[in-house]
Amino acid sequence: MLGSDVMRGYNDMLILCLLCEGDSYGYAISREIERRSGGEYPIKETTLYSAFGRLEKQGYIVPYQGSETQGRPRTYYTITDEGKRAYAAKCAEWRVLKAVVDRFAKEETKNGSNS
Amino acid sequence: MLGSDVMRGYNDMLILCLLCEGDSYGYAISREIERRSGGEYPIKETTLYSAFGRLEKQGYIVPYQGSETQGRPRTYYTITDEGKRAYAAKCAEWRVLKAVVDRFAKEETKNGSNS
DNA sequence: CCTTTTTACTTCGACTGATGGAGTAATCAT
DNA sequence: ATGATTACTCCATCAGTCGAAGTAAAAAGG
Repeated sequence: MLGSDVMRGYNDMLILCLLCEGDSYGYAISREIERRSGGEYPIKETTLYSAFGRLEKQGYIVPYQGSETQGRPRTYYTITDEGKRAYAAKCAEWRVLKAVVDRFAKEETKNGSNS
Repeated sequence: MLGSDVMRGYNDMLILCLLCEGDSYGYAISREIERRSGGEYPIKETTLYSAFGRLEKQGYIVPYQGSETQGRPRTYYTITDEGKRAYAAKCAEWRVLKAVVDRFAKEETKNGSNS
């Protein structure tokens, strides 16, 4: 299970990623993040909705009211071109981060190698 | 250049990693992190020293006064067994994080593929 | 029809860790 | 003696996450 400190800085990327695949709304995104992370990262609702506010303020996503529903009306979000660029930048930064942190991570201990 | 949000949660791991390789002190660790990250992550002094306080409080490292110096006396740190375990746990978490975030990251755009 | 469940989102106050800025302290080079 | 470099400390602030609680609308069930 992933702690929030390590995911911090990537919540925005996860959301933008899913919105690149099509418009969606909070509850569905929350479920999809949990599903796609294999249950390793059940994003908190407050984290998610505060991220929406941030992304909207930055012009990365735009909200609209959905009509169909199975409960309270949904607020859907569309990713903007600027949002797509921000997503690509985040992905590039992620590649750099992986390379850097890997230099400080030891290899996984393998069973059967010795001892 | 890596932002602090993405490194947050890994500062402790970087420090523990370097201390696994031998005792060291703030200034040297700071330089080594910058060097080993290829300049991508120049850790801030305040970030570093506040991390030392955290790690010490958690029993992961213990300080002692060094004798040799080329300036103000150094505070060296030794990693404890508990610190080594914490480092191993952090590395394991890092592997999980990589797998999870990769599921939300698009591939690097390759030149020459088409258009 | 009234209650409960599920869907869906909001608000609030607290906490952690990173930050900029300033300051302190000791040694070394000039 | 003066300044540069090494080495660390303190403080106030900020962003992002979190727990807890609450609101709102539609569906499900008796």
